[in-house]
Amino acid sequence: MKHWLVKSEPGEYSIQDFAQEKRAIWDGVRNHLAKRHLMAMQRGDLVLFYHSGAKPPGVVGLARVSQAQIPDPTQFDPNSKYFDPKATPEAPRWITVELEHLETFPRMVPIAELRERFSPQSLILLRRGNRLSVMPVPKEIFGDILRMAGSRYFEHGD
DNA sequence: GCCAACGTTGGC
DNA sequence: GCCAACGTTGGC
Repeated sequence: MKHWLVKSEPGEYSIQDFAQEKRAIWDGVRNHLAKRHLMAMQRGDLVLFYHSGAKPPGVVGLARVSQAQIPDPTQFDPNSKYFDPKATPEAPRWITVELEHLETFPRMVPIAELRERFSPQSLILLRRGNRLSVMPVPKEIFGDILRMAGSRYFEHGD
């Protein structure tokens, strides 16, 4: 099982929105490296939910991949800002996943705390100028963040 | 408001 | 195909 982090601006789609909907197709990602990460996700993988552009920005919740390898439906929708005229249902260009909400953390972990504890080398999120919206997180760091967030999914002995 | 980083666009 | 200009992301 792999571990991941996805970013969302709370004004666009917040952890509260996600908690209400329970499941969300992670659509609208149009960056090729992020797409590679989405394509590598497998059902059951755990995903940190990060609020970007928030005050302060930070990790706010936990999700699980409920369906892998889904064609992003917005690529076929002419009314969507993510419409891709080159994409067809037979040959989709953008693949994503469905995420299931597991938890809104008892305490959010602000990026400043992540910077205190982890290095930019080990956590892509912290790298200068980082704009990637979907990224892998090392298993040990993932566990540390769950503990810092007071997550009920934190497993002692991880 | 500033700056870093990166993607896209368009002139040549 | 090159590269400057511009737009966007996102932290501070």
